[in-house]
Amino acid sequence: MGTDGRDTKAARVYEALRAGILSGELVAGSALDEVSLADAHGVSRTPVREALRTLTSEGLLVPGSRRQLLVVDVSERHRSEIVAIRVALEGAAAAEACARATPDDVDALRLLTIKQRRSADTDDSESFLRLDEEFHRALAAVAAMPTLSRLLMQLGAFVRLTRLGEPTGRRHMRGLTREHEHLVDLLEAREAAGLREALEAHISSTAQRR
Amino acid sequence: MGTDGRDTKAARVYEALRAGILSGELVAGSALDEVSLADAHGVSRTPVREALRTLTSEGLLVPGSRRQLLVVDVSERHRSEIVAIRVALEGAAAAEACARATPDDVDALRLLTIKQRRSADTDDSESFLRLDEEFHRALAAVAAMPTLSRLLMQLGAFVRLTRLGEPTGRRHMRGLTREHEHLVDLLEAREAAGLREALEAHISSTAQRR
DNA sequence: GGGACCTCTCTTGTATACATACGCCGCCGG
DNA sequence: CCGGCGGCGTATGTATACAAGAGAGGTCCC
Repeated sequence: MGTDGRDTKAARVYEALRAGILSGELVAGSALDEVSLADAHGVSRTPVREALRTLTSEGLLVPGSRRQLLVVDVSERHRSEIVAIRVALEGAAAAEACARATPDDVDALRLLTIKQRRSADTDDSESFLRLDEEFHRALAAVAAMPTLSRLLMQLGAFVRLTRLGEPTGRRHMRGLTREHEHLVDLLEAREAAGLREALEAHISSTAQRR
Repeated sequence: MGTDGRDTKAARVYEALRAGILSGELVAGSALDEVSLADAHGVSRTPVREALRTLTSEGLLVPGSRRQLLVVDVSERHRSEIVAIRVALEGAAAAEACARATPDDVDALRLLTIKQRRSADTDDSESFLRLDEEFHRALAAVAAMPTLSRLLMQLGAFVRLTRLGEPTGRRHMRGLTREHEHLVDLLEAREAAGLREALEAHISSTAQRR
């Protein structure tokens, strides 16, 4: 999502701000203004403006009163909402994916679980998290529903936010990996109903284990 | 969605372009460039740029090769994808709405069906369509899931696109109204499963009846 | 004659200057 | 003492000028 794939100042500012928000470096609720950001990043207001607009359309910034842009604050209620949306969207994608999965798709997903297992074994929680997100993206991609994937991409930032306090122990990572492996098995067997169910349980439980 | 609620040139250009795309006036697949649009609307490139970025992030414009922005082309496959997403998202919202609906919510929805019936009776297909969209928005709003509503808003443009060739006869409009009334009944009775099912059938069938 | 390179142009990216609108603060009047 | 009103400051909205990159077409060399 965001600013296509082009390497531009607007894209860099966007990435920087996004990373700042997701890491919690930019505290929720604080206001951003164009000039200080432009100054801070050593660019003019124009690319900053663009980055701010993009982040706003993704919901990471929310227009406040007093004509300000505030860093979004995810409440507990918001968290469960994100989970519900993921369940709905990824569930729909999974059902379609069952009908369309090729052996190559299955292999690609298997490869990801293997990498995940390695990350879990080496206790590399950062790369594990990245692989986890990639797995879900890849699974949705199998459905070949570009608009749905686009929505999930947008949601990705929120998912990351909801996972900030999640445990990252080896045990936990291995558990998640096992669940992913199971999901791939179900996909390969084309058990649409079972896959959907397992996926929904997987996503929901992720939100619980904190 | 789009450009907040402010009255600005960027917002006007955005609305104009959006309307053009949704009405089919801007043919799918054609490329837009900033200068001609700026010239056509009598503004500078800056607001045009902003409008284009917003439309792109909503998916109404897609980046093509040769660094162009093309008006989105909704294929048949894309149509069914939109329906599937609506089913997933609105279904999830409906389930939650059942748990949260207040008498006021129900009344507001009833009022909309009444207005719809009038539009159907007077054969005013344009206001009927608007009310239909508003009904679905309102139903989702009952769930009080702002992010989900935001996604549905974004999807709204595509929904409109998929409905371009839909029949608008009095019979058809009355049928849809009846279905809406039934949905409200189920919501009031808090029959979550039934509501979800009926809603999914309603949305799916809408796409069929063309 | 064909292919590669070079240049030219057209478009988008960026900077900056100007306009405007909105909120805030202080003053005045009730 | 409170409430409204007006000026001021600061933010965003807009215009425009400049830069840079990518594609197209022509030309030159092999």
